[in-house]
Amino acid sequence: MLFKIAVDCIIFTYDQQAHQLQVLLIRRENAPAQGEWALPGGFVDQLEDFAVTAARKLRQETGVDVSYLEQVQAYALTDPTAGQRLASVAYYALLDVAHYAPAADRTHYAQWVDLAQLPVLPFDHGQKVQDAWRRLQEAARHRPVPFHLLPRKFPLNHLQKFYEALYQVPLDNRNFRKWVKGLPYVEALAEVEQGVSHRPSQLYQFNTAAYSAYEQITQRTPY
Amino acid sequence: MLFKIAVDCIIFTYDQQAHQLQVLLIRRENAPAQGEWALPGGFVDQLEDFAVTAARKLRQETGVDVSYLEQVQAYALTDPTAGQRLASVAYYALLDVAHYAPAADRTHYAQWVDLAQLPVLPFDHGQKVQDAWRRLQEAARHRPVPFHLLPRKFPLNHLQKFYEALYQVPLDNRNFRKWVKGLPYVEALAEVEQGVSHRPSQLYQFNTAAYSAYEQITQRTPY
DNA sequence: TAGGTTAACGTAATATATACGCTAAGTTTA
DNA sequence: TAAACTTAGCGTATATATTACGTTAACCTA
Repeated sequence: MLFKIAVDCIIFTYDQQAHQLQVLLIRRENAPAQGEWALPGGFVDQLEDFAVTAARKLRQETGVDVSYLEQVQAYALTDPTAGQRLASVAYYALLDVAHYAPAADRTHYAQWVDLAQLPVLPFDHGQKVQDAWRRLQEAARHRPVPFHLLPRKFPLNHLQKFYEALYQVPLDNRNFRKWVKGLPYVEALAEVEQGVSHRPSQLYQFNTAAYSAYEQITQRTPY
Repeated sequence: MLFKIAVDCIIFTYDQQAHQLQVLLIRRENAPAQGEWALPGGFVDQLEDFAVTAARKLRQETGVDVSYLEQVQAYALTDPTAGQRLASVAYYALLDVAHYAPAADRTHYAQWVDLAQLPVLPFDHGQKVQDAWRRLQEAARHRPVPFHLLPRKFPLNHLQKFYEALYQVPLDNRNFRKWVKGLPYVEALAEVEQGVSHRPSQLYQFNTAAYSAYEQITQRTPY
């Protein structure tokens, strides 16, 4: 039994204005579900790892390389409308919103949509977004996820807002600050925010080398 | 481009005598890699969810239902020897060793093998076992994994040995005991071990209802 | 200058994790 | 039958993380 295999991509970004995680949706040009908003992707048409296919599709769609790409899982389409056997592999990716925005004249075809206000998506795309989000939440406990979605230099407040959006919980700013200060890979800069209408905050940045060192000593016990 | 899709199954069990996690390997009957030890599985030949396919293959292989089945991930075979396009989806499962042991006359075809002493496996099966193990370790932090692999009634010592095998670290028996006592879903019984050549231990069992209640209040914060 | 807003520092209480001493209750062996 | 051995099981002290919340400082706007 033979299958066509599609890759579906959940591309996350973080909107600093709205303090919201967003997902890139495109309007489908072909049937089925023609004209509806759905996840970008396409059929696997090269002999290569699925991750490579996903990265290629994303580059074609956005024109830039995503900075983080992980598989969510594979899905069998149990109800294929055509006689065609279909399977799909979902990937989630991170893309700094500053690096890609749909062209103004293309907002009808590609758009960032708030995770909290997703429309109903065709096929199992809704499920895939939820699964990907869950995976992203887990990944962020072990990996430097936020730094892919924030500008290189950022105030602690922005980092906190990001976590609040990711986990959908309010965080205490004093405890959050304390926690971050304990992370050796987030380093303070001798710079402050510009052009804000309140006391400007000190800026911080991610230190890759310090992270690598830290990662190795983070071996959790079973309980 | 069309693909054949295989499911590969990593079936874990726990050997109480050896204090070792084990994986079920079968001897391949067909080429490629004919005669070598490899993961059980087979091609997807029905229009159904991959998990259903995996469960079915496992039932055929072992004659029993596994108690836990989760997808690891999908893999593209980047180097298919035949012109055939191949993809595979790996699943890991848990099976109490007491419920299934290869028949004595079939040990040449199916065998439990210690995780710590796996032979070199063909294709990417070695990688898949490692990935599955990692996933199992993660799952055990959030789900009642050990209780699928231990007898219904067990002494705390056996539970500790299981965790030591899963994470490959020694644990302090006093602290471990304290930790378990804090888990509302592991309940003490009014029974003790039989036939051991030392002081018999009190027996414990998993309480499903208590676990469900506990699970809901276990909402971890971001940090 | 007053009021609003966020930054930034701090303290106390609680919970969790880690290290390790010790006694108890069985079995085995001499 | 007593001594030696093995694992069960209890407890205490210390360090580390988490949580709650009070307070002042710095900058903006009106």
